[in-house]
Amino acid sequence: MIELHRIRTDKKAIIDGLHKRGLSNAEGLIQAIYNLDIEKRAIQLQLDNLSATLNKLNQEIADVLRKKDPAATLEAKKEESNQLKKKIKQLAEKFKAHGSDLLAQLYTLPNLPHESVPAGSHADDNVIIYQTPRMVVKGGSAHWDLVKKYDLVDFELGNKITGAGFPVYKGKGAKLQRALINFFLDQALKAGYTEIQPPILVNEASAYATGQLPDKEGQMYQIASTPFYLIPTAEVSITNIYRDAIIAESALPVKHVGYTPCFRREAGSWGADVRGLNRLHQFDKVELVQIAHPDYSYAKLEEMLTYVQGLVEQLALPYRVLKLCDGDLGFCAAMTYDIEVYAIAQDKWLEVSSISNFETFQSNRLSLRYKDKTKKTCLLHTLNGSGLALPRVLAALLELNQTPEGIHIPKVLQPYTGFDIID
RNA sequence: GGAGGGUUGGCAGAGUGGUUUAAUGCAACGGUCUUGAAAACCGUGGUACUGUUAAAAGUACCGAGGGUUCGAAUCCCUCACCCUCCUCCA
Repeated sequence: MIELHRIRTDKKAIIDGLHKRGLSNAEGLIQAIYNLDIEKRAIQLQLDNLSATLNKLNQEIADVLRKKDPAATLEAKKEESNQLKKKIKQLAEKFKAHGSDLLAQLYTLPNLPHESVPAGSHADDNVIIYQTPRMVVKGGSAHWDLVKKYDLVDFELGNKITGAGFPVYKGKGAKLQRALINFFLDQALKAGYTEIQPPILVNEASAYATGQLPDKEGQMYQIASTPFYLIPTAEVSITNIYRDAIIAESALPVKHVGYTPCFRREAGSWGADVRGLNRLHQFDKVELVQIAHPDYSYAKLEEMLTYVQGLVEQLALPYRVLKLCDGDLGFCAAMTYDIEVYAIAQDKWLEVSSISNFETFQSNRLSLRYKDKTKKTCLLHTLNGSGLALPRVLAALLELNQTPEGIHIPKVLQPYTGFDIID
């Protein structure tokens, strides 16, 4: 959520930032919030003054009673208090309405892009900042054929048990995926991340705090019996550990890694992109979360990017790094790098990681702060990145490493799989 | 699922209708003393909002939301969470 004081003090910069993201009506939206804020403060001033008067009046009543004065003035004061209370109640309702209105409007605004984010309105405008030098030549069977041939993933079974997009991993397919999870977790531990196993259902407050609500309500699965949501990413649960928290500066940066299943309705997705493991309703992901001091959060973003590149390189997958343009940024992000691996048989780039700095966008909703040297409480920066999303890595690995004899397992995974070939 | 007890500042813990602007203790921070430290003593106290050049000052917050009352941490209702016992269970 954009900080209100920035709208008060630097309206133009906010409007410009939103324009970059393609919000053509930014000016109207911001002006409405600006006006609402002024009105709200005027109401608060009145309200506070009336409350102060009421408090004094009640004290006077107490004094009258204590002195056991003839209570001639008592009823009059009570009546006055009642009148005042009526006024306060009306005003308080107006104040509350303004507050929730203001919040609702602020909630709908996406984050502002960092100044270094490339201009653009479509995914085509994203900038490729790195690509594996020696490009493999496309060819071979697509992974959806390979998993059938070697009985690694069964989509039909998933259809039967749940529905489309909920595959069943079997035998060496299941073992390979588990090997990847453990490999990713171990690598993260080595890089100084602390492992978390969070709940995969979250309440409404959590979903608001990290920005899934109200923006992506339709993309999450809801529980019918309870107002809970299945997490679309571990980021939601892990970041919410720090909701309503003040962290000591000495404890920064906070670095967490967590493995969870992720659930996405993917409403509106269709076509060839959803084939096989490319896009699922349930998938596994190892997620990295960092909470960093504002002064060096961008250094942490680069650190995370380098770290995730290291993972893909150890798996010997061809990949590229994109810096997302203004128009393709996620709702909460100020800057995002995507890492895409090349699926050789499909001849497609598959996004396996998205690494973002949210700056204060989430911490403002979370109320996640630290105390600076002058003891002032300030918002922290939150970051996250996938490290990595499992099914697409699996798909790319299978397609890349297929041979007539079988599918070879990358060296770094063999200690985890216990086998070096799927045949 | 059933019954009972609870939720107060960083922590512990008093407080059952009006000097509670929440006692007291611990921890913390600042100071005095000291060569330095400890101890002792003195002082400061959270969060958010409004307000101001800066202050001052004001308002709200005792799990959340509502209600009763001139006045609620305190009484009533709803909900969440925690503890104990019973039941069930990986």
